[in-house]
Amino acid sequence: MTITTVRGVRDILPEEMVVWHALEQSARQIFTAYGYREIRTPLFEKTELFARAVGATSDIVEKEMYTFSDRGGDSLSLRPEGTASVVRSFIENNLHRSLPWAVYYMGPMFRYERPQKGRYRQFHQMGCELFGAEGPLADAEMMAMILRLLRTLQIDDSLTLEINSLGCGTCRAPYREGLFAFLQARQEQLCDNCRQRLQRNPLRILDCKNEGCRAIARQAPAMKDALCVGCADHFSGLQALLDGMGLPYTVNPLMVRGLDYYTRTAFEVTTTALGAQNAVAAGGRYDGLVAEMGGQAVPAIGFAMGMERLALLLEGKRAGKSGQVGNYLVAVGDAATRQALLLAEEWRAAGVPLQMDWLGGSLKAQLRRADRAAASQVLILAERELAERAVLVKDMRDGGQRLLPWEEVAAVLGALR
RNA sequence: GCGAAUGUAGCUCAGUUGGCAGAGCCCUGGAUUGUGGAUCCAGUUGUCGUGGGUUCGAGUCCCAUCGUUCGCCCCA
Repeated sequence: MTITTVRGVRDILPEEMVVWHALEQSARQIFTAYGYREIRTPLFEKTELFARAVGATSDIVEKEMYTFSDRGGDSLSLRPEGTASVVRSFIENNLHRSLPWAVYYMGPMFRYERPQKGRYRQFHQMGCELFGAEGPLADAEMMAMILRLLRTLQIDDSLTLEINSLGCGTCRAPYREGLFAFLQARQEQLCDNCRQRLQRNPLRILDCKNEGCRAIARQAPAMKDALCVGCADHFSGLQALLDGMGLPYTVNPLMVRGLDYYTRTAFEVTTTALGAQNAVAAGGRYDGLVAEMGGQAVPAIGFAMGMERLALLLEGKRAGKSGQVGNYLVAVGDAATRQALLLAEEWRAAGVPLQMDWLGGSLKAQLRRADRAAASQVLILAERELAERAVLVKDMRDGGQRLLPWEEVAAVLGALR
């Protein structure tokens, strides 16, 4: 029996990396341009970190984490998301003394979920976290940055930006109680799922997809009417800034995020092109989390994007040429092959990018491989060229060729670099 | 965790009421003994996902199991 991958994980083969590189390069460039610097945190942490940051009763922590004991007996977990680790790092390194602090990350995350298109057990996210900025300026600019990235990648059609305010510690608790009372009175009309949610997290009933629940949700008291003055100002301030920038968005009063730590602004970029896995980017403000985790009270905001989903959107757009080599060296015969290895090293040292044909064989076979590797020029070294201390340079586009003495190769082809 | 579809060559797929396992693409060689792509010719492609069962006989029918996909749930 051959060994295969674990369920829900997969290889990203070289052909697909073209898309991933485009994704990563655009993101790095744009995040950097906005003032974010990269951070890399460990792929696993103490389980308690995620339990406290993400929320012990959240689905992620309750049933989706890869948790194990190490040999010392500590309970560790593979990271299911990126924010918890960044917050831990912020506190651990006393970075409240260097505010504002803005970082981006990209890398694998792990959740034990039923795999589907655009949803894997090891998946990749990239995201940003900004610490120290309290006003709606940070929120608006972050959304603009996300939309700029999506526009740069040319996948901004079929996407919508939705925003909502979830309130803060002072106004959410009373709202939650009022909502609970309202929903409890209509328990009979809720779906099975929502009846269970009622006790654990009544807010989540607001974005249930069931028609009956949606009807009730529309009549339920709205968070926006329950916001305290500070939260209401923040939310209207954000909308004014978005309007001012001309960014298209819709307010979705029923949007609730799955993670417990969000306060005030929550936002989501969704697509209609990926079926059930419609969230492409999502984030929000988490003004209380740093203090909750034992740090100074520092406001913060962040988001994450699902890279597999972005890659799926990109694949549909691009032809996807796999990497191309510039120069391809072909040698025929033992003596020529030995000489070719020496010359190739010499020319590379002089700055000529050069791939050798690794398999050898007939000139015909090697040229065929050069063509498949998308080489633009082939350097041919066989008996005749060996005798003349030259290579035959063949242009693979127009088929033209010329003889080039060895000592001129670096000067002529190195100029490309 | 629940519901449904699906699994045949490296890839995309066909395979009739149960009767010799197929096509296209790809790959290799030749037509062209030092020249890729286009064309033509020839050739290699297989534990039919896996394990049981029914049958003279199973890719086809039945059961189980694993993977994938779609929906629910959840989320990026």
